[in-house]
Amino acid sequence: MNTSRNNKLNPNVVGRLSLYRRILQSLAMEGQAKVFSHALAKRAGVTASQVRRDLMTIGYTGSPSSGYDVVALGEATNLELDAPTRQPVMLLGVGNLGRAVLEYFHQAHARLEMVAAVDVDPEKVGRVISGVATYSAADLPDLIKEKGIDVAILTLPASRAQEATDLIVGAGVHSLLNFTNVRLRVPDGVFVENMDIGIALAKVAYYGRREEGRRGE
Amino acid sequence: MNTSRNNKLNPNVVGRLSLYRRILQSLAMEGQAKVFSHALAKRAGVTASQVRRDLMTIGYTGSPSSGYDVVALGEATNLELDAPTRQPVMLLGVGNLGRAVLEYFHQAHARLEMVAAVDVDPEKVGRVISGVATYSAADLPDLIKEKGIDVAILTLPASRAQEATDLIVGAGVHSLLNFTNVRLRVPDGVFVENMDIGIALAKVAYYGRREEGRRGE
DNA sequence: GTAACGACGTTACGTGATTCACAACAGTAT
DNA sequence: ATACTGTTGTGAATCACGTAACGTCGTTAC
Ligand SMILES: NC(=O)c1ccc[n+]([C@@H]2O[C@H](COP(=O)([O-])OP(=O)(O)OC[C@H]3O[C@@H](n4cnc5c(N)ncnc54)[C@H](O)[C@@H]3O)[C@@H](O)[C@H]2O)c1
Ligand SMILES: NC(=O)c1ccc[n+]([C@@H]2O[C@H](COP(=O)([O-])OP(=O)(O)OC[C@H]3O[C@@H](n4cnc5c(N)ncnc54)[C@H](O)[C@@H]3O)[C@@H](O)[C@H]2O)c1
Repeated sequence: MNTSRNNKLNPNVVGRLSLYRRILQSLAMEGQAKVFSHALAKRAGVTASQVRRDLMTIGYTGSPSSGYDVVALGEATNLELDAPTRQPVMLLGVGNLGRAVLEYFHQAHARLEMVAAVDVDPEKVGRVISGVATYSAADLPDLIKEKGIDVAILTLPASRAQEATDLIVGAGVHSLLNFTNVRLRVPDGVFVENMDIGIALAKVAYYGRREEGRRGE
Repeated sequence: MNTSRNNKLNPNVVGRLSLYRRILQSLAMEGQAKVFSHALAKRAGVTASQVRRDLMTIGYTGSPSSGYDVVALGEATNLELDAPTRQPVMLLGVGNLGRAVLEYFHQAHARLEMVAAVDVDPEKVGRVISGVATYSAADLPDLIKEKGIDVAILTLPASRAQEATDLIVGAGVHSLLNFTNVRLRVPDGVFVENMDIGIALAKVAYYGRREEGRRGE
């Protein structure tokens, strides 16, 4: 709900930088060596001003004649966004969504490393799912301390989300990606990013409505 | 990228109203008849002012003594958010994520009805997955017109997202929930909600970093 | 050689969203 | 009855964020 203790960038900027980085990787693949703020902006769906301003906040500087160096800027964003070391992550709730996310982690771009999945279902505990070992929820605090986990992904039933959060935050986790539809109560200094699919659906439903007095097209 | 033609509420407000509605449903389950803005705000993770302001925009009014009527306010938000009729939705790309979303639609809260899934994989086409018939991508324009689909969910590979978008937008879809990591180019009047899991991961990774000079706790 | 151009970095500005603050008011207690 | 409490509805103030604008400077054209 509130941004964390000592990171200077705000979440919107972090999000856009991550987006720029992804685009820069594509450009590098395409063999582009340089890029102008306008081109980057177009691909990212923002204004050129926004791009320049964001790059200013990380102190990267380009050239008025040739723009930004694709590789160098990519590395600059990596430096800003990525931890100097691997970051262990855990996932709670190996259901439909949890499995999809685990699968997605195979092509992990960031420096995040999925080190543990947790479930209460005895069918799942002990098995290796999508390359990740699954543990019992009872082992949570030990697991977190042992592996030094700071980040967790919540894909468990909404009814269990708050208690699980209390448990893992107590054990040291302080950054959460929350896929459940509850708003978690967390102490100051703990970062929560909500991916609320229900709300996203409400929005597309709302704007998908075709009113009777439809003008245009 | 831009809000649609004739809906008066803006996306943030729609999102919060949807959140309030969900909370009101919980409260109703718990047998609460009335609720104050503070209580609603606490559960939603916003300020009480924000709640009152949002309710003002939909014209619902409570009582200074007893607050808001849980049921009546719930119905007021339904009236504002829901289409008067069922809204047919389609999903493109029945992969890991697509299946999870289809499964999720079984407990569909909103007035959205999943009427078709689309894939290019011949293994999937023609089968019924999570209660939804799967069609070939070749049938897309017919499908959209025939079923009157205005809303689509994109869970197909990023490399195919733009072309698929062009196709379905051309056929009349004008509200998209985009799970891929590309920023779609769409004409004015088409609403796109991005659920970018990669960016969400970048954020939790960033704020999960524990800096060397860690103060507090 | 010099003028014109175009993109960058940065500051200033505008806009929209959120929060503040308070008058009005229903209920309650005395 | 009257004073008090606590909450609503809402105009005003604030805040955050994105956008525009502009000075600077390398490059290019002539
Ligand atoms: N599937 C989707 O597309 C989707 C969409 C929107 C929201 N969500 C939300 O994501 C969450 C998970 O959805 P799902 O479809 O994967 O549900 P699911 O029921 O398939 O999976 C939930 C998993 O969590 C496990 N679990 C239960 N209690 C647990 C605990 N205390 N600790 C650890 N694991 C526990 C269960 O055993 C199960 O494996 C839900 O909150 C749901 O509302 C899912
Ligand atoms: N799985 C996740 O947790 C996750 C996380 C972040 C982003 N994503 C994104 O979501 C998208 C889907 O992810 P996934 O893991 O489900 O991938 P997936 O490969 O499991 O599924 C993709 C599906 O789309 C189908 N498809 C391919 N081309 C198509 C077309 N033109 N029209 C219709 N369907 C087509 C494929 O046959 C396949 O079934 C990807 O863009 C991915 O980057 C997924």
